[in-house]
Amino acid sequence: MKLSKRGEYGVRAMIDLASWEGRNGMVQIKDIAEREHIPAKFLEQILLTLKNAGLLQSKMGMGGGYYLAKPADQINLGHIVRVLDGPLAPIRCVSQMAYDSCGCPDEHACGLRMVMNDVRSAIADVLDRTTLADITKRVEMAHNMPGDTTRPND
Amino acid sequence: MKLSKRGEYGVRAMIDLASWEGRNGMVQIKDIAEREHIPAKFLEQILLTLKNAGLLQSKMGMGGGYYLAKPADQINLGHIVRVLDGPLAPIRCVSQMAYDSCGCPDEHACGLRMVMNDVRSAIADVLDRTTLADITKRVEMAHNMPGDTTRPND
DNA sequence: CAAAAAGTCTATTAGAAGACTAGACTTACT
DNA sequence: AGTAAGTCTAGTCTTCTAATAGACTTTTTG
Repeated sequence: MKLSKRGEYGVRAMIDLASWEGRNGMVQIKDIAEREHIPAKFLEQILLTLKNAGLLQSKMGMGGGYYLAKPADQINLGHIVRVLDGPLAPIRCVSQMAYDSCGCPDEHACGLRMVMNDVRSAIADVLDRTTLADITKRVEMAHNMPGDTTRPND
Repeated sequence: MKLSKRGEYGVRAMIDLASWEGRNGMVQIKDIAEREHIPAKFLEQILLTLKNAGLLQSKMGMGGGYYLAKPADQINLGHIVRVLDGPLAPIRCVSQMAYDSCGCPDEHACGLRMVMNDVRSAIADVLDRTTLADITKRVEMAHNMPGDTTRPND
């Protein structure tokens, strides 16, 4: 149930990009890499993937850089994570993106599949409902008022 | 966001074991392996791990086998998955089992962490609430009444 | 037009993790 | 004793991850 470094870096970078929305919005790879502590060459690949998926746009040459392809409130985390880490489903037989039979005799009566379908829905619910705009808003709120909004659970 | 084969096989095996609760309850590795299409030697390791975690008990020698250490309604999937696949948290900085700083300057105001904490809760909610007894019940119901209770989503 | 500053693209790699496989050993029943 | 179970340790093969390297293209600007 893990997010890869690719996924982690990608989301961090997108959040970073979103925080520059409005005031110019054009940001260079190496600046993101520095701020977010991400290896620049690795980030380069990630942003390119995100661009090819239609989530980012870019401009070459001096004064160029990356920027969000759509307003931050129209980009959700589910999309980003799927592009970088593949399907959200914990098991292929409950994935639409990449369905594959798990080989059990009767999928319709497979207990594992029922639960994993619930898990998939739970994950997608959170990730597909959360936009980059939601996140920047929450981060701002956390800066203004201390008091922990998140705590480790598992 | 994927369940490993270890995790998958382990949960399948536990559901299989749970379905024999009551009527004797003692089941051999090779029988589970056959029914669930799991490589027997691999399953052997998995069941041993589950035993050492206190979820299974076993008896050696003729007529021996494995059986649930507790009633099926007192074993939840979260426990099984954590034993076999580690923490449910998508990222270590929201895990209690295996917390580790992600190195961001201010965890309290980290956007990624906020969302991943929500995801962790969502997953744990499903998995910790679902017991083996719930699953065998659902499987029985699916056998009695056709009509798909699960469908691929992602 | 040349130089510099950006992104683009392809390939390679070291190491870790995942998914088994092998085989010797222990315990318990008949 | 013999056989049918589980126990334990180690090894292997493959795939994936997380990076790194380097050549190439586009755009701006002096």
